[in-house]
Amino acid sequence: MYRRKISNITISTHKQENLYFAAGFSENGKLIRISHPQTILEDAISEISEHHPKYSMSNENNGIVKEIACMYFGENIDFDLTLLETDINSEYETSTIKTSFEQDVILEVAKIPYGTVKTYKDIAESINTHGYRAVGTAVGKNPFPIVVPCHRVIRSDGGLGGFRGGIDVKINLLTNEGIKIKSGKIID
DNA sequence: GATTGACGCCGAG
DNA sequence: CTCGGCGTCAATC
Repeated sequence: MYRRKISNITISTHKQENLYFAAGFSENGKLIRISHPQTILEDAISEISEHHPKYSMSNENNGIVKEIACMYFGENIDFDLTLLETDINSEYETSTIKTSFEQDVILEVAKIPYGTVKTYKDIAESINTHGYRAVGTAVGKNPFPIVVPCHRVIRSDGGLGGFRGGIDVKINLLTNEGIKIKSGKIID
């Protein structure tokens, strides 16, 4: 059904406070994937190269990666979302946004404001489905962690839910935004 | 088909 | 409080 498009990408990195961040950019300059913060540079790069084996390193987009790092540390940056490749019909591979359902979920999560949270159920209702679990699965495929704030999506019972980069990263992100957590639950 | 998810809800202990 | 069972739906085998 789908072919793996082998297009050249570039990877840019940034180090901040002993954490490495990496991001992949397609030939048209759009972001196609962001790594989670890693303590080892190679791990950050691998998160991108696993999905896009044909890559070369470049520093032309280091500034954008730096912005992402700042967002991780709690800065409320008005990131330019048009930089994200979210078009499922693009000639450039996005690798984990392949269906319109996944696209709907990612675009809905992208709207969650800084310092607030929504539940998987909220997201499901916004896109008119009862497939709560399917929403969770799609959120888990978010290729743009931090920028598309999947860390702001929690369970209806106040539980944190999961996070691909490790639950500790989700906790850090939320607390940096001023959200209070006590024994694994969000406090209203 | 059957299974598996970063889920949600309700009811029984 | 925890657990199990069922609802629900997209992706994957």
